[in-house]
Amino acid sequence: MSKATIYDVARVANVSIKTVSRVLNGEPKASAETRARVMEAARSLNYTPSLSARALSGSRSFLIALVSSGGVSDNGMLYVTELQIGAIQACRAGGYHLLTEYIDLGASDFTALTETLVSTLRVDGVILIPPLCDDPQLLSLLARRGVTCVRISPTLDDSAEQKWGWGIDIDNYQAAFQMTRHLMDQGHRDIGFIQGHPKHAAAAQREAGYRDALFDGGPIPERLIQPGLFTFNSGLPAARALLEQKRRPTAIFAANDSMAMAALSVAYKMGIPVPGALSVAGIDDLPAASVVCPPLTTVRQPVKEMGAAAARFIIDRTAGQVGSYLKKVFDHSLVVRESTAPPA
Amino acid sequence: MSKATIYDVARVANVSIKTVSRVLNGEPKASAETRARVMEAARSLNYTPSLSARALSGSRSFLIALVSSGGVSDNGMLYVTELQIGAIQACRAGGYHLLTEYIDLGASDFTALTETLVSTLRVDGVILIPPLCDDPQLLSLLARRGVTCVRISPTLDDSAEQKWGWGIDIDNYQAAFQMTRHLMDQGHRDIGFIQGHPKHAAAAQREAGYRDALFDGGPIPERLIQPGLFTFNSGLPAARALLEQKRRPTAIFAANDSMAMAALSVAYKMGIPVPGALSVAGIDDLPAASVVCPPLTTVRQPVKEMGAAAARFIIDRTAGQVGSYLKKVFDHSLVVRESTAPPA
DNA sequence: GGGCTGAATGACAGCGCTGTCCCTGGTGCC
DNA sequence: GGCACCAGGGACAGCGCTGTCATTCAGCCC
Repeated sequence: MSKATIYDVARVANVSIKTVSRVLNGEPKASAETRARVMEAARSLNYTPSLSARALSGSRSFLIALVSSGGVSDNGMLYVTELQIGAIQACRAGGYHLLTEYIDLGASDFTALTETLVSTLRVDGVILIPPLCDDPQLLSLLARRGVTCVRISPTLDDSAEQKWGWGIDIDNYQAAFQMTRHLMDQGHRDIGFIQGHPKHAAAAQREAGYRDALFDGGPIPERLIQPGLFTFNSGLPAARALLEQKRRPTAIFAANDSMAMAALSVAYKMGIPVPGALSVAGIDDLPAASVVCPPLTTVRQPVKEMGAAAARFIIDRTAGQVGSYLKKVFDHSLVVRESTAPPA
Repeated sequence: MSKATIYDVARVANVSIKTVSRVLNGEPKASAETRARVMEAARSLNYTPSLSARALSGSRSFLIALVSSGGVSDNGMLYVTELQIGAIQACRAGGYHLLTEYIDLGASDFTALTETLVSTLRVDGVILIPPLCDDPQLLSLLARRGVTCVRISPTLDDSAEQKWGWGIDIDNYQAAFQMTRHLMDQGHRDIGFIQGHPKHAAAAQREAGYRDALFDGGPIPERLIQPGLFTFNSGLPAARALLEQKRRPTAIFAANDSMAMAALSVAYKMGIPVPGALSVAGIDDLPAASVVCPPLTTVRQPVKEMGAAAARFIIDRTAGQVGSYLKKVFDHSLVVRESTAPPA
């Protein structure tokens, strides 16, 4: 009981270890009868194959690494935990396991990271989240070593000469478009926008959605658009710039929740009631979004599902089924809470 | 370059693979000169040992598992990410890696989890967070299999006949005591308290700290104490019960931040200005705590350090240095923000 | 009936390390 | 000089699996 090996199973089932291996790996050559006998033996012995041994002798390691680079306090990366849970569940279903690696962006030694991932761990794939998923240096190192990468919410596009790997995202343009329309449906026309980080593709896409919904290609009052960096702190001055205008907007749409919360905070300090005199909306549906006052209207991404899909990509690919898509786009959904209402 | 093995290093350094192994593992028998030669060879080849091979032949797996059981949305487990980062950093320093496993509390099959951890992964240790770290069934399964466990913020105490493993915590009593005193120093006397989950030791300790600070063993106006479960939702009715009293408290101290935020939310809805007419304080310093309006006064735990300590416990123990302590208590710190102020 | 095909299974050689045991040559000591 | 002793280093056998190739035995065709 303490440590059943494949030998034990083989003995009990009265077959060779190779046959046990075949049955357990679902390989074709095994009669139904043998299969049943082996399964039963494995079950009765409470047998679980050793990952190390499998990895050492086979070509798969059954390991997927999730590489993150920032603490909870950093730029809206609050969803890693959810992403992780989705990935773990997908891993479990496929007999895989999730490793979490962390890299400090400051003193980042991508070569060492890559070497660890490839040589030491021999992972079957890597899940990358922003901003790591857009670092050309890391990406090309991994690509050179033949590592399967899945990028969450990627910015860099694949080009003819360079494929960065699979991408997983939502339709940021549509999300922003719909949120803007939601505000317009409530009667808002003066809708301020706080931009996201200029280096992140999602930022540009969200801004485009906002612009198209509101101005439909027409002339743009630039006073309505303020720069931000996706962080709470960057949202503060942006919101202030918006709210201190003589004719201030009746709504603020921030490119993500962190900055929307900053807007809420500024409004609170300035004594502007939300949603009475100002509506505020964001994107992401952070855990905190439902807890602030008033609860924030936002766009939810199916983060858990995205994490699961990322892991599944890698598992399927390693198992030989090469997916054809280069990017998978998930559905988002508008979450209307109390921070938006028709203008007074 | 693609895959340097120990044989390559041995060839380049002109020694046997065993000597390479010795040098790389810091074993004693190796002259300084040989050591240098091997190191240089390893460096020049960009060599990293294979984890699987090491695990298969040796007694360590260099793997630590962090087992979690709830999503971000659940009971204040928002700090897993920080904990994880600390653990990962400690792992890296020791050549270890962090695996994250997830178990659904509903359909929990602890036997399968244990088998995976022990047989498949052969992890060197497990880090358990609430509520898993207090499940006697899981703990005894792991103990029976000889797994080193470190429990974060544990409730169950070790007894003579049963040792559950190491514990890591802060001094919850002191934290609550100090926070209560902070409120009293500001002039509050009518301080309401929202209790934590009755099954969690920290809840009782925090309440004791509050009671001793405020009443010093004297008679207790029970109307000031309302039940809660550490969740945002459970804090809502508790805060309401406190604030609807004819003579309502001038301050609310919740046993954690999630419930403190619920109090903030209720006060907001009832039109009670914070901190003007009501002070609110919590414990945990969740990421959201600094983002709500007004920013929450709370107690910070050194979560990252706690995670690092947990990993280090396991690494040291596996390396042979058995620590003597059964519980390590970390320092906390009062974080005074804007939600507390002297009563009007 | 002989040879052929193919499904079912086994033998065997590693994968890249670590643990154990053994060999070597220099040192100190009586 | 002889001997014990020890630091420094090598040989070798696995660890528990998977890949490759060989073997066996039915069934089948001409």
